[in-house]
Amino acid sequence: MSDTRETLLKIAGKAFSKYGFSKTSMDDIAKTARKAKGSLYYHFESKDTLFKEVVAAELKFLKEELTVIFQQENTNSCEVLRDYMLKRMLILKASINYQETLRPEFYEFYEFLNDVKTEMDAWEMDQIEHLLNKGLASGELELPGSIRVYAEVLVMLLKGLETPFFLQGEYDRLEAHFDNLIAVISKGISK
Amino acid sequence: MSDTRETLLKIAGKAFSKYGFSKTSMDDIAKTARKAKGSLYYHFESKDTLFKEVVAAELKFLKEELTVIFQQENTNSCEVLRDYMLKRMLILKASINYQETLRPEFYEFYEFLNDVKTEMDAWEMDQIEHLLNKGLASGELELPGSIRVYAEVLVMLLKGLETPFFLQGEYDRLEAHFDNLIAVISKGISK
DNA sequence: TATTTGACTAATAAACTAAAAAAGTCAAAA
DNA sequence: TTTTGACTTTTTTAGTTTATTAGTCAAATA
Repeated sequence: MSDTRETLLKIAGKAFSKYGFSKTSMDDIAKTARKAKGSLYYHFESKDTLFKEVVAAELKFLKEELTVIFQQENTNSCEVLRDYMLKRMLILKASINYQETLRPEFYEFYEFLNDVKTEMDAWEMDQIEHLLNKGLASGELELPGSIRVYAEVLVMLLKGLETPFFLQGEYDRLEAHFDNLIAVISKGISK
Repeated sequence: MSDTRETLLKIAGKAFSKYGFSKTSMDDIAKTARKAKGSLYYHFESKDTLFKEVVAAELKFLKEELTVIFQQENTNSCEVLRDYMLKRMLILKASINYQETLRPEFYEFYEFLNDVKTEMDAWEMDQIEHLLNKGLASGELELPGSIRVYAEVLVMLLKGLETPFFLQGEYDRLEAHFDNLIAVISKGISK
């Protein structure tokens, strides 16, 4: 990936997170990057795909950070799960453009984001499924029924908290209690 | 409460749920009720408050149904919690006007709904808090930290699922996993 | 060849206007 | 006490113009 493209992506990300998707014009981005607008279109197909890539980059960063967590060895599954949940919330807290996609107006108008989100969900579920299986194998966990479904449920739970945490600004108030919530879930899946 | 008022409320509720708030005119409602528009204004202050009362009625019904659940005696807390969560989602699935208030345009323009919602939230949290305390007292449950916060988080979680369930039409797909979510939570809070 | 440019067109949004529809009022009537 | 419908006021809608923005492309540059 070219350096310019990388730069444009960063500048676009900053602009979008500052002014929001619709209030950010391609001209704004080009001007900030000291490039002509045509260059933007040389590197990116459209404003939509540019935004999509910005969000994808935020999720890629999230993925990288979470990968580190999931790769912890000699750590029991519940601790990994705890670290995962905390890290996930912490990073999404800073992922302003991802947060904008949580707004209901994005459901209606920008379904082009669905595949990015769907892929992330699938990845998370895979990771969690693997983690749960490890926990089962080591005898640490006990889960009746489909492991996949538990992975799905956990992702569903975290996504369910995204709106109140990020859009309704309850993050700071509830952060302190998040540990307790995680404790409940840990216990819920433990032997 | 007068009979007419009651009738108007019902007719308004049907009209709003069929055409949505903005596409339903007071004339429509009056005509369906075979009354003059002035009568509507005799019974209701404004279109806004009429809609508010319609939503309030849906939430009142929800409250009544949930009260039955919470009043179950000789039933352990986890079962009550399970019944509560399922019933809540089932009733809201049919509460079309409440669902409309989840749309973003309602956040911006009709904050007059906040007190109705806030009151419902507080009521739910009180009920859950009470339920959890009962479970603690009977030795059935075990929860470190603030009980109130658990109640808050549960309500928050359920509210967080409202958008995907109702606005994104994921209800049918996610319904199947809802039981598992409840199972994890139940076990997580049990002794 | 890969990238950049900026004038260009096409599409969208914003700013107005007039007309229509809807909200809300009220004196008289039931 | 409740209802009525003509009435006034406010808000939407539809149509038009203007301005902004998205997106294109032939030519220039490195």
